[in-house]
Amino acid sequence: MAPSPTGALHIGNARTALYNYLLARKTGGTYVLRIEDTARDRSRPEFEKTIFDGFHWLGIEWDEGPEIGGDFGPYRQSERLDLHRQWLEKLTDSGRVYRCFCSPDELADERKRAQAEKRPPRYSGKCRNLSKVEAQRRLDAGEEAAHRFRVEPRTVEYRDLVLGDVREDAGLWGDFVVCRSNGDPVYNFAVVVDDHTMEITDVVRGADHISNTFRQIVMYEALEMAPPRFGHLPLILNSKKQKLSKRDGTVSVEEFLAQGYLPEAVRNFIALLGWNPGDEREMFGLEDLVDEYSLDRVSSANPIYDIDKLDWFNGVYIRNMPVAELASRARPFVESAGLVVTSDGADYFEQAVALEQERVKKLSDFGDALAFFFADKVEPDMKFLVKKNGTAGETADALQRVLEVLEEHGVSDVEKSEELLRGLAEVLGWKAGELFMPIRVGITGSRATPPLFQTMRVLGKERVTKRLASAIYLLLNPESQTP
RNA sequence: GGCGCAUUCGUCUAGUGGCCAAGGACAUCGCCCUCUCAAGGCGAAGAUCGCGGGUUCGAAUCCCGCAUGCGCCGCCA
Repeated sequence: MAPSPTGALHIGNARTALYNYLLARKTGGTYVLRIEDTARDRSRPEFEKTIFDGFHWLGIEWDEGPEIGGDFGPYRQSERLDLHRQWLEKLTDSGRVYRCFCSPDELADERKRAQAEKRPPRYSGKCRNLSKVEAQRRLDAGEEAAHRFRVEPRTVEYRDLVLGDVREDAGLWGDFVVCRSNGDPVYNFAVVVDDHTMEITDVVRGADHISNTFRQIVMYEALEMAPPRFGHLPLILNSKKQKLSKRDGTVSVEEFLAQGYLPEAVRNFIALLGWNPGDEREMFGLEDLVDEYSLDRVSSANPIYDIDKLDWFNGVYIRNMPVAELASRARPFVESAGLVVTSDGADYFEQAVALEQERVKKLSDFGDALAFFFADKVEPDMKFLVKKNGTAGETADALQRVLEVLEEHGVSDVEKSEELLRGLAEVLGWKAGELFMPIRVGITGSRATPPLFQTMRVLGKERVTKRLASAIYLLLNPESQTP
């Protein structure tokens, strides 16, 4: 895997990394991470960290690479320049590479003109036939020159691990730059040298690299190297069928983490984006994926990224998680929502989490879901506090009787509470729900909550009775709420 | 403009010539359960398999053309 540290780790890179990882584990191979940082102007060390963190979060670990080393280092492309130059020399000696004195401006103009005239924008070959003597003379005169690879017309073909047999006509390319005039190798050339010298056997990357691959194959041959196997994964698209970008909502691993997605859910989701096991199973842990994964079951069409399915996966993983673990994972989200969880309130917190567990899709949902458990007081909406088709006065009377019952019997026995209050509803001649809703709204401020009596038990007698009392007061003095 | 790759329900997909008048999952809708919300159960709707030609007794599956989408065509990666 060879990411560029030029931005956040987005879902496409993550998927590529995961597929690489799975392939390596499945085949008993070595998973190598190399940082592709030859774009000096865009590469930033801080992005490296973001990317590493993202991989670690997803459980994607590498056998060789930055942070851990290995026998084929260094693992940053920018630290391998000597090697690149060494192999460049070989190309120069064999005449496959020549110096090109065309300035970037000149080339840009040429390209623009070609585009305008609807011609393929390719290098004219202006410097192609400059003699070595002439080239040296200009170099000595202080002119800058890039190295260009001399392309001979032919058909290049290879068997792609995902796409099958593919081919391209090299006669259409034009000579391409392998080394900038400042001496830095260009990515496409550096990759060839690095993959070879690092003994890479399998390269799996995004489909946007397909045309690079053809050029790389030609370079491998010119350098008398055996190319690795290549596989290209179709690009993930947004709902408008365009290449996914930052503006398409939650697309980076950082954001997934921040929004309360679980790494196991994200992993499961992206694993199934373009791959399937051949049967109808959908839930896959990392180990299962390693067992089942194969590149030839990767689809060759572009998948569209749809977050609904990820939400569903996330909910499933949340529901299946032991409460204690869920509570500790949810905690940072609850705290950042401004709720204070004291250490002696850990048990209370866990019980509250347990009640919301099957109602929550993301860890960040706990902020809202748990708010009423931690609020000093709740602010019921009069509209829902009053009994349906009833009056504030009669609701207040009813809640007063509820309060008396609970004062006497407490709230710790869920079944007992239910039995008593159902009895009360009957005495009042109300349907159970007609009584329960005002209670619910009164003690939680919400119409959607976990089952009422379990909620009361967790809240405890003190909170419940206090909130009921204020609800009654509110019913009798509706003007008191008007802010 | 050239070249490459792709095209099955809204989305992810199963499907490799007869088992497909196309199966599963998410989303949607309905019913059940039920003190609300979820979860769960059951069910519905949803794809003339991009279009047009061929090959074949038979095609979503093979071939050709077209259309559309995506990618690449940088001294970016």
